[in-house]
Amino acid sequence: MDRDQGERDDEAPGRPTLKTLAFMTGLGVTTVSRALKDAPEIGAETRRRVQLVAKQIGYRPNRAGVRLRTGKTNVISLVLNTEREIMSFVSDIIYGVSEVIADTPYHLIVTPYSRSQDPLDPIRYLVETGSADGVIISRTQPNDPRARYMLERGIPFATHGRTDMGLVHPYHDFDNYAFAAEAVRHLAGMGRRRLALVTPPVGLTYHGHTVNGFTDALSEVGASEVPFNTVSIDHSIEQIRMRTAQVMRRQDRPDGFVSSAAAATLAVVAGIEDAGLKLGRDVDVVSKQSSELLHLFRRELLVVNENFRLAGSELARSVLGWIGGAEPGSLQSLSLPGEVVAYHRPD
Amino acid sequence: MDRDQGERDDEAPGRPTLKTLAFMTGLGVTTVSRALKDAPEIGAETRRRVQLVAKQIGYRPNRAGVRLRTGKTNVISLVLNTEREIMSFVSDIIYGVSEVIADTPYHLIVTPYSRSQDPLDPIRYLVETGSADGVIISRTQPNDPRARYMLERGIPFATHGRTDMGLVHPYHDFDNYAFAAEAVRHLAGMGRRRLALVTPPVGLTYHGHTVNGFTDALSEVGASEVPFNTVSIDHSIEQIRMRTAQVMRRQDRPDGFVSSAAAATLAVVAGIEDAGLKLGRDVDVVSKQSSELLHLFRRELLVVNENFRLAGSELARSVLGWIGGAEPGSLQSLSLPGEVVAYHRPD
DNA sequence: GTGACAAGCTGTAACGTTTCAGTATATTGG
DNA sequence: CCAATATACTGAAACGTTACAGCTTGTCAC
Repeated sequence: MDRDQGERDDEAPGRPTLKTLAFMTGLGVTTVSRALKDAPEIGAETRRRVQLVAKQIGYRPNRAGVRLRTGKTNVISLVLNTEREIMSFVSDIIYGVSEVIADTPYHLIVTPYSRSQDPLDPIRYLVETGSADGVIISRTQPNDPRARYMLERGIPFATHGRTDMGLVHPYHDFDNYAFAAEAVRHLAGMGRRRLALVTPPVGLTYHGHTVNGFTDALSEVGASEVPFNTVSIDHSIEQIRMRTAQVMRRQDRPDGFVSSAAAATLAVVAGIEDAGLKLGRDVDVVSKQSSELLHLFRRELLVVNENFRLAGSELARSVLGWIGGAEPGSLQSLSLPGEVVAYHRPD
Repeated sequence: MDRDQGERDDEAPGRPTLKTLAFMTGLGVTTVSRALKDAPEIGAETRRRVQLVAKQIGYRPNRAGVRLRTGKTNVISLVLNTEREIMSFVSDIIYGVSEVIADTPYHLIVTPYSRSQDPLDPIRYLVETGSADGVIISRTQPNDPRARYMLERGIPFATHGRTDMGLVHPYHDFDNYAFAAEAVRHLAGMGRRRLALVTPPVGLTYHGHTVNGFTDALSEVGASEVPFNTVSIDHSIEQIRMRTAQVMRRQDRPDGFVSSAAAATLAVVAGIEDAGLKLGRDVDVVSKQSSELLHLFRRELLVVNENFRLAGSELARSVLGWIGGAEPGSLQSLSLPGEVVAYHRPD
């Protein structure tokens, strides 16, 4: 009827809003809002018209407006430990997540926490302030307080690594049991019989998986374990190196290593060489890596690749799926390790 | 959505708002709002009282409310190339930024763009949608359209690396001229006289700096350059490796390399060894690195450290400073390279 | 006693969005 | 012709915050 609000409408040079669209189309803001989301009670022609104009003038909904009204933030938070995260993990997982949310309205915020803090702190902050619609966490524990907390509050999340609490939630994990077992079998196949394991950080779920795969395969192939559990991949390069050198100077030294991370592997190799031994002759090492660098380091190294970018994508897909109403139980994935790969000289 | 409980006037079990505080203190929301920001027209006692209650019940301003009303997002965006960024750069710079914004209301969002896109795209998006109060960009060019664009729109930003457009803006940079020059001097001091440079990506500002430092020092010490400009650190490991092997098989091969990135250095060393030559005997390599790994790789490597975490902190400080009203010209910093460091065996 | 003024507080409006509760018109059935 | 119903649209209110323009008091000069 009286759409003639008249000339008093601001010739806003700023960003177009629903009001702008309403003015341009001669409709009410409500109609415009509904037309843009394909509501059925808007006429087909009107709908097309509004959407056309919106596209033409490059309308983008104001995030603050939506967020204030609906509580939806359109934000996914990636929670990271500032000291202990594997370097390539950070980079790759961010890109993996980015890939997936690229054509969605979602933004990715990085929420860091430091060694000194309770890992629950950043989660509490996110939940209490309602800063994200979904959360991705790493360094998952069998009984993870963060997962429990978010499950209680009903906030969608996905974990990198599994929990073991009898609770169901989305996750993505690399099959570290299979990795460790395969590594042992490979070493055994090369005649190695006394194996040491450079474990993941104690307390994380995949520590257990890795250890189990390792020991199960050991007994399967009839090899034995050389205890090496005073360090993990969380320890410093220097600590791992020293400990390796130490164990390699004993006469009951290992003739094979399985290492859960590339950086630790560098330290192990350095330690081996500190003890005057030679990789490939006195000892073999199978290592996980997330970028193709270990073969450049020492061509004798045996590697298994873990794709963190894929992990990021899967985790993002899971969280978005949960936000979108899918069953958490259907948003779990496990990535199987490839073969142990040895170096082939390009020629 | 479902309506919550009917009796929701001020007994709201949800997050406290200004209204909650107003009710609890018996004041108006305006007064509460002003009291929380230490406005002078609020009585000292009232101010203290309000702040006490706010702290007690854990009041946190609603970001969407603030953002809608004021346009302030309290967001810093870090814009990254998903394909070409150095891996440790991503991880370290994020942590550096995080450190600085940890006790501010700011959140960090990561805005990625891919190879195929115009680098200006993500910037345009951020500016047009008003998604951030400040932006950090890397891979800076002498004449950088992104910096120009943001300068025109008056949006605070900082660049990792300098521009050369006669325009003033905050930046943080590593002195790559000094690095390259020092590397050349060091190699010359070891008797190396035919040097090759593994350059930064052509087109980026620090490519020029590095090349200049390299050539200036060459003539200073009277050494000569072996052209190696068909690859840069942006090229794949395989490409750099092949090209290195190629050049090392010629009889006028270099006896020294200066490398601008650790990953490229791995490739160079592999190429050297492909050609049947030995690092430290036939050729020496000085490389930049951002994490302490190269010495583990080959102890003969000579390294100069670049601290990306520091860069992240500086960049964050700069952007926040500009947002806070400081002079852009006062927010520039240059990080000087340390000495070239050779490996010392721990014993 | 009056007017001026400051101190301290308050209500209203607005930011852009979605939801609720309509309204106006056309269509149908009887 | 009337009522019932469906279709297509609309204004007002609300989310939480801040800015603006007020409103009370009390004090002080004269």
